[in-house]
Amino acid sequence: MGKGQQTRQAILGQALVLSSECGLSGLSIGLLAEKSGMSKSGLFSHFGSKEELQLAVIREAQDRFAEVVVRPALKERRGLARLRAMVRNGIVWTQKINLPGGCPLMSAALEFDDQPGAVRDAVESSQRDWRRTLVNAVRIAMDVGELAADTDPEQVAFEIVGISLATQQGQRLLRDADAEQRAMRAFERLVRDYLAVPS
Amino acid sequence: MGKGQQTRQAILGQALVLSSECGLSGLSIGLLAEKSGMSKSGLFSHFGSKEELQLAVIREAQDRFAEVVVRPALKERRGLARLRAMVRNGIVWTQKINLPGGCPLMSAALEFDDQPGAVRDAVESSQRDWRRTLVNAVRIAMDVGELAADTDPEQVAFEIVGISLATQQGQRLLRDADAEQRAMRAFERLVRDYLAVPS
DNA sequence: TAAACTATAGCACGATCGTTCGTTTTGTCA
DNA sequence: TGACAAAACGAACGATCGTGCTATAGTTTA
Repeated sequence: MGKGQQTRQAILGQALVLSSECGLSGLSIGLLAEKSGMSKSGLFSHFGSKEELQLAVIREAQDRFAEVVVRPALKERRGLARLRAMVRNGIVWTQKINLPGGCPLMSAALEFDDQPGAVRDAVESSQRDWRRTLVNAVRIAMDVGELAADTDPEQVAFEIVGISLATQQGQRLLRDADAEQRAMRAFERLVRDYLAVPS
Repeated sequence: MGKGQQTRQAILGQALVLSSECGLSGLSIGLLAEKSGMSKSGLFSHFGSKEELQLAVIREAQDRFAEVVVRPALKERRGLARLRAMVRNGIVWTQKINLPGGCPLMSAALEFDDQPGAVRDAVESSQRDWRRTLVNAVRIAMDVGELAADTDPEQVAFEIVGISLATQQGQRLLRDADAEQRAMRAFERLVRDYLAVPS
């Protein structure tokens, strides 16, 4: 990795931290340059525009999400165990990689849903990816006979996303120490409803 | 209502629209003045600071929420019917009062969870109010014997908040026409789990 | 080591931000 | 109608925003 790529990665690390606290639109180039210990223009030349920077931040967040949430879960047994690992990883992943302000993609989803453009498109597709991943995991759990055959995978994914959002709000806004526990309880109740009846 | 209060209300109406689209921190005084058809300084003198404006917007949103979501639900029969009305009203209320960008309090909850200050405090307390209202409604449903006696009201409120958040994301970011339907299905599944067993 | 290239810094730009101040218009009431 | 208060305006402030341009320092390659 050349010098350019190296500092670019360092910048993106800082950018993730900052955007987790201030949001993707609150992320300013001046402040990011200061935190990164370089000049505004020096930093700017790595991206060419603020929009390009935001897109890079989204890609970086997606990459780390895949690395920290999805990949470890794939090591779990196919079925409910894997789905459960995804949910749990999805709830704690920002703590694990030290993002002090929670998941930037979650905030961005609310920030940009009314701002047409490339950033919105990227945020949308990242959310679709995540829901699709969840749907696949649910389908596998159906295939292995752990979830009922008439389970609606999209519905399950929808509710899991809801649990994650409520958890983030509980943890960060309400400082509720029980939020994570509530989340897992909600998840267990959810899958219990769709458990396959043993024949 | 004097002239001052009158224009102040008009400004707050516009501010609600704008902040539903751009967020509470993206709400700028210059743009708001333009949309309201008055000068920046004229508008500014109604509030004295941007923070004061943001607080006023939050109060206004809370008032309308109570008026459009909570109050109509109180006309429903005590119990599940009332709780269901709250959930449904909470999902459609921004359409009903023509907020094109969804619920400003929901976005603000994600925006300000890491920004200490009066605004954060107000957002937090508005969320606590809403959860408390839900908890009360659940307790009533327990009292009238429609929900089981060992129901955890806070858990139910937590999950309802999750459903609402997932619905907003589905509707606005993913443009999913089925989001509202999914929400009600999730809610019905939720209460079915806690149904009191008829003795 | 010299040349070629890349990365960073410095400076300035126009725009917009929140905010202040003094003035002018508007509304209210004796 | 005239006096007084309330409301709105216009201009300007310093700060910061994103974005260019040009020069210099640093790194890589011949």
